[in-house]
Amino acid sequence: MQKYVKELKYHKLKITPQRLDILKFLDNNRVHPSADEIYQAIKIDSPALSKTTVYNNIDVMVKNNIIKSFRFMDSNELRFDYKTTEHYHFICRECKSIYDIDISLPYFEKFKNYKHKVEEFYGDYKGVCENCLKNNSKNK
Amino acid sequence: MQKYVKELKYHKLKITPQRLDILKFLDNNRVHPSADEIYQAIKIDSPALSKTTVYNNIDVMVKNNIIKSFRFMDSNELRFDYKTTEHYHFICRECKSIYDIDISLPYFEKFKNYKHKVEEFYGDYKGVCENCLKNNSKNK
DNA sequence: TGTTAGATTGTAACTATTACATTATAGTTA
DNA sequence: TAACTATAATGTAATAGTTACAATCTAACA
Ligand SMILES: [Mn+2]
Ligand SMILES: [Mn+2]
Ligand SMILES: [Zn+2]
Ligand SMILES: [Zn+2]
Repeated sequence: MQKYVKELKYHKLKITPQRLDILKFLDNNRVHPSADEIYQAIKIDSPALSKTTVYNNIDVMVKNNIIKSFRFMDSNELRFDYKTTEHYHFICRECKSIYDIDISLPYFEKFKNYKHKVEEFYGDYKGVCENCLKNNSKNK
Repeated sequence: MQKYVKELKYHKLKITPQRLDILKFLDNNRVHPSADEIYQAIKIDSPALSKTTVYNNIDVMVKNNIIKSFRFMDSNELRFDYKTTEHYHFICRECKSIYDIDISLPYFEKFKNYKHKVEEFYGDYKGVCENCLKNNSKNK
């Protein structure tokens, strides 16, 4: 818990139980949950929690680079990640699980002398995950 | 116009004025418009158009691979593209223009023997476009 | 030309998110 | 420790984009 307090203090953000709950939940549940999933999970032990608080804190933490937000190509809801270092995502079209892809790709090298100045890259992959491949022969 | 009729016929879709309008608009305006932008533009000459029709037809055309849909990481609205061949997008953080990036990248080769079966890739780039670089020295 | 499956329309509902006003509290100060 | 104040939490209402639905219409075909 001290880890989260330290992180918030570093960014000059007030330490509130709600913020600690959100950080703890994201850290312990690396499934890239949506705002509502975070809200529903925390509400079990802290029924007074407001969804607005979840949104507010998610915003401020994303702005401070404590957590990361992203969105899948075919989904309309934002998802959140405790991990802020460069990585990509793989979503399984069968079970909808989201996996981290830590392979680094040479995205920017290609654009050294490109007409536009490329600063950021966002990418994600889709397919069938190893579990679904194992359980369902039709995906082979 | 015959081009669009042919395309719709090939997919066994009825030829309606609304469908032809949407296809023609997307073909002649390669700016990756949103559903509402398509609607607003066509409504000028065809005021009876319903937004539901735009959504319905966009859906059916995406499903038939006549047009492509995508979404930018920080936007909540879908955008549409007449071009369905593999390509990526670059969005300018200054003027918000969206450019096609036709450079092919070796995304899938990396995953030949990967634990998950990778089938699709989606990616987009962000930065400052050549026009904004020219017009604004602070971006250099 | 009549028939009908599928398309169009307008309205209402829905989902994710944001705005806003009120109340509460974390962190600071006396 | 008590008081103060800037910031945070809460609940409600508003918004944006999209989808559901029922009534009406029309493209395609016999
Ligand atoms: Mn991740
Ligand atoms: Mn494009
Ligand atoms: Zn799976
Ligand atoms: Zn620009």
